[in-house]
Amino acid sequence: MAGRPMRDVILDEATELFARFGFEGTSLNDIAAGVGIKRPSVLHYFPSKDALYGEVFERMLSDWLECVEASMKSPGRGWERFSAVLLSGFDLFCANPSYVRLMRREAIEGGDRLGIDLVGVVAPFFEAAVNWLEEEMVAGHFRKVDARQLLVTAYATLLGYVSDAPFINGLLIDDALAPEMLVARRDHLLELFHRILVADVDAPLTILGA
Amino acid sequence: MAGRPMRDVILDEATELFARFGFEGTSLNDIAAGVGIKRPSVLHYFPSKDALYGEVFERMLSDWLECVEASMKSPGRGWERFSAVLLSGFDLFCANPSYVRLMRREAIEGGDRLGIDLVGVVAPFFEAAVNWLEEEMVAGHFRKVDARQLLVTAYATLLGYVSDAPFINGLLIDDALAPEMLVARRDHLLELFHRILVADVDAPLTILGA
DNA sequence: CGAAAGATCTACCTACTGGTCGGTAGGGCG
DNA sequence: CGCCCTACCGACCAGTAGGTAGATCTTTCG
Repeated sequence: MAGRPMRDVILDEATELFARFGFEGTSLNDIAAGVGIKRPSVLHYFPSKDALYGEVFERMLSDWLECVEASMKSPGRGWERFSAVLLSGFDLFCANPSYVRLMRREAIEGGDRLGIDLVGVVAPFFEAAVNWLEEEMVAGHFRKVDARQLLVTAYATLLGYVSDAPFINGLLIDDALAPEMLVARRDHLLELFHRILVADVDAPLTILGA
Repeated sequence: MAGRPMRDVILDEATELFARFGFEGTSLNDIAAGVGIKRPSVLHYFPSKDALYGEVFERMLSDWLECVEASMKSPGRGWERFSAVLLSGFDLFCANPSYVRLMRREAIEGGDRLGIDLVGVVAPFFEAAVNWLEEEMVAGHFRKVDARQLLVTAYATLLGYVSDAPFINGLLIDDALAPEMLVARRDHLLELFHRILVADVDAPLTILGA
């Protein structure tokens, strides 16, 4: 029962509740009850609710950036590399739906809840991706598109499916986050971006890591 | 100053604040202050905060469904019709960013804040769209795709840009909701779905209503 | 004019929030 | 044994939430 440090247990519970109900919609009592202690004990590990939220958010951000950094180092060119990055992002999001909802809540509100400059952290990666896409386009590996717009689209499609899963559940037949549905979604996204970026209509679709 | 009924003024302010800060993040005092009255006066027009939110949400939903119904009656076939519906949805969302953020918040949380069965309302339209897409595919007007997945993608791309505009602002150069950026986004989405659904790589791209 | 109705306010209530204080149980260690 | 430290909790505090009661003012209508 006491396998992991209480501090981490609290962080996990807080992540889940903040993602589901938002910052204002989650009280320290809720978090405390979720891990079987009382509010003062939560405040024993974290100086304030703001600080707790800050740690939750920073942990999410570092996990996320770590994944992005790793996948951007992946070798290959053109479609091979694009699909690899897309897939690793997709996998990360599927494995951490709480992160996605947390991120989306922050994006909706502008992301300046704490001093965390969300845009400042993400922008370098965004710019690097823009540059790479444009290079690949002039090199003829990709069809020409507005690279920034395309990346915003990729962001929206990747996040949207996971963040809105509770809603999408009702529209699709099965649980949107069930394994087989995730595979279908993944293949669909690959197919879409392949059509968008690669001109050959009948070119074979390479799926990595299947 | 007193041009419109106070009831409607309150509804507008509540829509804006609920969209920006969420249900728990918005107090009746905030709403009252926003329209220059005190809290008891707000409760004079609406029996409770829940009731106020319910009316805000129902008004949004009916506006939205009205637009969808109208645009689904649009004539034409294949790409012509698809792009018309896409554009009318895009225009509605751009004109009502508060609706989009409100909708997205509800989608994140599963949409059962009140008894409103969000999925139940949307599902018929979704199914109709699925059927139409599949018919057009077998008729050869569209390339084959998983129609449900494609619609989810369209939903995510349309909503995402507007709901996350505060965040995207920082990634793009200009204000994401500025007129010229909206035009760019619109054209980008048309281009994308054209590439996805229409096989001819060099086919002319018809833009309606420009 | 006077009664009624509507809109708005101040004052108050209870419930709950984040946060602090003082204390207690228990384990390691001299 | 006494000492200290960590983990935890009950009780309390000030502030704010949603909501109610009652008074005041204005408008409308007979």
